[in-house]
Order: sequence, then C-alpha cells, then structure tokens
Amino acid sequence: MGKREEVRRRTFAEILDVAGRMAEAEGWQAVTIRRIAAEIGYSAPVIYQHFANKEAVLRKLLERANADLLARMRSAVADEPAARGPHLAAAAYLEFARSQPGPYQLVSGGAGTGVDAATRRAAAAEVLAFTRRVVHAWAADSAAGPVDLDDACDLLWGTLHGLAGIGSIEDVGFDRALHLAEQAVSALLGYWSARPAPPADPDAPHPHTHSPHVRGEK
Amino acid sequence: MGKREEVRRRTFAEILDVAGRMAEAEGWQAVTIRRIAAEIGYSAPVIYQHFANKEAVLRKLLERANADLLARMRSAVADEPAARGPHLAAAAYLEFARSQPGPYQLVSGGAGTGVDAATRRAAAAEVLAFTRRVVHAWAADSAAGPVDLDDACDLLWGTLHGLAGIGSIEDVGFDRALHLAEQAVSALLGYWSARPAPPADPDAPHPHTHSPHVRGEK
DNA sequence: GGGAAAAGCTAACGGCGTTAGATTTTCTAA
DNA sequence: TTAGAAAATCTAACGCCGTTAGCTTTTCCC
Repeated sequence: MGKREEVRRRTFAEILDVAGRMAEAEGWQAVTIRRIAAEIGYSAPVIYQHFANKEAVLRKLLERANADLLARMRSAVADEPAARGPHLAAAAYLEFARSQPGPYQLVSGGAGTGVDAATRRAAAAEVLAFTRRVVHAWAADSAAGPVDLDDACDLLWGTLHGLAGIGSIEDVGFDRALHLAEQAVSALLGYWSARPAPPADPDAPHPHTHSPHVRGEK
Repeated sequence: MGKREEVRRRTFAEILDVAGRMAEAEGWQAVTIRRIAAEIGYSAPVIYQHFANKEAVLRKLLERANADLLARMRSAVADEPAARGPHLAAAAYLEFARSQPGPYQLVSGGAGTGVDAATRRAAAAEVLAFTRRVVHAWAADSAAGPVDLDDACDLLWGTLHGLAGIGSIEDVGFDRALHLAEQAVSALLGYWSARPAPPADPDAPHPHTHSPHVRGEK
C-alpha cells in the first residue's frame, strides 16, 4: 500500500464523514462542497479528485445509508420465526428512521437532499426486495392461500414509508409511529390471511404455529 | 379599485402562476426568483414587493395546493354514505397526487422544494383533521366499538402518504397505488371494526347499513 | 537525480437569493 | 394645474453556490 493511496483513502472517507456530520447538525441544505473542503483543510477543488460532483458525494452517502438500513432489517429478522418477520422488519425500519434521521432523509428523498429521484429509486429497490422476501416467508409459514403477495409487499413498504414520515413529525413521534406500525402490520396480515380461506373452518382461527426461520439472504 | 392595486394583484397572481408552471415543466429545483421575474417581464427585486422571500412564494403555492387537495377530498366524500368515506377520501388523495404532481410534492415535502418543515406540518394538519372527521363518521356509522380512533385516523393518513409516494414511482404507478389503497383501507377498517366486538354475534358479520352522510364541514 | 505524474492552490465563470440606492412613474392635494 | 409625496422599478452589488482552468509544488519511479 503506497502512502499516497493511503492518504487518498483517508481523505475520501473524511469527506463523507464530514458531510454526514454537517447534515446531522444543520440539515442537508447546509452541506456544501466549499464547507466540506474547509472542514477537512483543503481547498474546494480537491473534492473533485474524489467525487465527480456534489451529487456523487450524496449518492455515496445514500448507498451507505441504504446498506445500513437493510442490514438492520435483516438482523432484526434473522433467527426469528417467519411469522414475526413483518412486524420485526417494520420495527427495524422505523427504528432506523428515528435513530438516523439524516441518512433516512437521504433514503426517503426528503427535504431537498439533491439526490436524483432515479438513484433513490434504485437504492430503494433493495429494501423493497427484502421486504418481499420477508412477506413471502411469512406467507409460506402462515398458510395463507394463493393471494397476490406482491400487493401485500408493496403495501407494507408503502405503509412503512408513510409511518416513518409521520414519525418525524413532532406532534406524533416515533413511539406512536411504532405503535401504529404494529397495528398496521397486524391489520394487513390479518386481511391477507383471512381472505383466501372463507371462515368455514373454525379449527384454526389464529394460525400461530412456530416455524422455520427467515433466511438472511437467497 | 385603483388601477394601481389592480396591476399589483395581477402581478401577484402572475408570479404564482409562472412559478407553478415552471415547477410543472422542470421541477421545483428549477424555480428561481430571477427566472420568475424574467418570465413576467420584470427585474428580480420586483418579486420582493410581493413576497418577503422565495420561501414565501412557495408557501403561498403550498397553501393553495393544500386547499385544493382538501376541497377534492371533501367533495369526494360529500353526499356519500359515511361507510364509504374512508375509501373515497383515500381515492381522492391519490388522485390529487397523480393529477397534480407539482403541488403534491409541495404538500408532501418531496424533492427539495425548499419549504420549511414546520410550515408543511401546519398545512398538513388541515388534511389530517379532515381525515379524522371522515374516520369518525365511518365509525359512528359502522357500529365500531370504543376503539382508539386516533390510531385509525393517523394510520390512514400515513398509509395515504406512503402510497402516494409509491404511486409516483414509475415502476409502480398510480393505478396500482389506487388498487393498493383500496385494499389497505379495507384491511384497516376491517381490523378496527373486528376488534371491539368478539365474534360471538353471528347476526351482523358485515355491517353494511346505509346511513347518514358525511357533512362537508363542522 | 531527473523527469513524469499526481496533488494542491488561486482565480474565475455563471448562477443563486437578496439588499441598497438611484431613478422614473404615478397619484394626490393645494 | 402643478408641485411634491409615494410608489414602482431598475441597475449594481454582496456573498454565497457548484464547477472548471491553469499553474505550482510535491511525490514517486526509474
């Protein structure tokens, strides 16, 4: 490892670091190429040796945020019964939105972060895909019939997005959002598991079988 | 009416008009004081005779958008049975997000519109309040027990927010979002009306009584 | 040790929101 | 009708922004 590249790497990391801290402290609107450069003790053009433009900096941060969110959802669900998957994933999602407001704003495209919509969409695809996996695992476990699961997946995802938005409103708060999410997930899952089977079999009104775990990845 | 004030009023309206059109055509990021001024044939400082600053222009547009959204939800629900209120209000919300993407972005705070969060929050309060009224009317009608209706209201609102976000993603689309919203509302309403009354009374499994209308306003 | 390559800086461009100050237009009142 | 007040409007400028060009210095490699 040349000393040169070592410094490069450190500077690269520092740029992202400082940008993240500035966003946390003063909001994404206050994050500026010139200010980042000043903070790390360089002149502004140096940033362009590491990133093509400002959006590239934000994009990198968004990718990290997304990976972080995904990891949290994954680990929340790992080694837990598939039946609880949706609840746990939802809680992890909201917990991320609460504890990492800056990164979450990047992920959800809030508050003029300046990241292009297509980029956000692509990043969100991973989270959506994971949500799909969780719901499918739940369905396989809970003996839900041949419903349109894609509906359930997208709906869950949309609900999370909406509730996270609610959570960041002072008057509502994340505790309440978490409470609401729990009910929403119950309602949605109940709706889908109640649909395919007409209430003619009073044997299993509440399928609560313990069962296989959700795998982390494909 | 002095000719002076007449011109003032026209200019005021023109500023908002041009700003709205520019946003529709090129996105809110492209809306600029200087460009607005050029478009209406004035120099930039003239704008400041009508608005304190750029945010004030956006704020006015946001207020209008909010009033428009509210009016659409109201008229969607008017003269319809309260039982259908939540479904109709949800559809109207999504329809607004589809047909007026620019204004809706303002309302929902998307894509760096530059409007302060507190302002958006205050504006959204009206829509939330109306949502509450619709849900309460539904509850009064559908013999739902003494559930915590606030949960239902906020959840509905959050779901709409989330689904509208989904709708504006190309790969999903508003038709699908509408479809999802219908299911979500059914699921949530079903959840809340099924909760308080334990299934011991097989007389009314699906309370579908036609009944009083939702009033437009208090 | 010398020459290529990388890293860094200053200066500048065009654009932004916004303000100050001068100038023109319009209204009002004697 | 006309002088003076008030309103409208303009040009210039300030300090910021993202970004690029071009030059100087440092570093590495042969």
